[in-house]
Amino acid sequence: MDEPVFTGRELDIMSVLWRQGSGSVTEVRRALGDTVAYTTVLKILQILEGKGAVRHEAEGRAYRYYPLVEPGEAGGSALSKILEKIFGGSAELLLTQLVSDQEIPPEELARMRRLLEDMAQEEDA
Amino acid sequence: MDEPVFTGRELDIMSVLWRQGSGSVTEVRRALGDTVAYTTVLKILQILEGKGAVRHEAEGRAYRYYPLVEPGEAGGSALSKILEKIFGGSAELLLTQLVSDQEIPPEELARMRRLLEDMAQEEDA
DNA sequence: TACTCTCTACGAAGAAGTTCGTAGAAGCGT
DNA sequence: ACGCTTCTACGAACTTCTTCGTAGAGAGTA
Repeated sequence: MDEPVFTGRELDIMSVLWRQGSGSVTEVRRALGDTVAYTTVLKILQILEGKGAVRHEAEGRAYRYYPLVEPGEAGGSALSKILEKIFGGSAELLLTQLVSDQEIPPEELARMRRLLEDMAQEEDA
Repeated sequence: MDEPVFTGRELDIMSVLWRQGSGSVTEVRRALGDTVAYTTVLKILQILEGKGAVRHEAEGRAYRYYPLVEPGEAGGSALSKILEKIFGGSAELLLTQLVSDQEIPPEELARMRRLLEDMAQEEDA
């Protein structure tokens, strides 16, 4: 899959698979709070399989679905769209929005800082 | 508008208005590369107006549209959706993806680092 | 006035995404 | 074998988004 692009529901379901590592239809459905019909979840999983975003293995009589696309791949295209369309290409503005909106724990903030430092390190290496 | 959420086309058009500050139908259409019909652009602008995302003023016989929603507002909801659904709530992972995908100029990187430093400063103030 | 141009308004067709009912296969217990 | 339950497959209704054609208002020109 070149540039994975997911619709709303597809993303809901990929999200579950990323969190849980894998899931049967019933498991995915439960993770969504049993708000959608069983067959709806199945259908979307089949669509995702058609897109090459997941695969399945038989488990007893049922199927277990596994993500084939990494969060990073999906995140990359989603982020770059937002970056372009909303923040006019400025990663700085995007980051500003991120840290001002979210309550980020100090530890994580520290790691993020280190990440950027390492980044700059490589630059002038 | 509480949580602005835009469809694909709506976002395209908001993006133009954010970049240009305002736009007539013709201007917006041109910015999109004249790929969609005039009336389509108009229609979406009317939909956006219905949502309270833009307003218009008469300019001669035509209308000039102005964004009412800030990029930050739209960016906030878009980002938090991605953050949750794709990166499992980890701003660190999101940032990792951002900086590894995009080619960020050293200067901007420096400013981003400073941003996080200031952030940490406030923490233990 | 009549013709043309440029604009908005509106409606409806078309496309894409979502939802679920129904059917049928397969296993299990009696 | 029969009925009950659990599963996938499929089709079709429904909703949402997108697209554009057509109509009509208003300004300018001859």
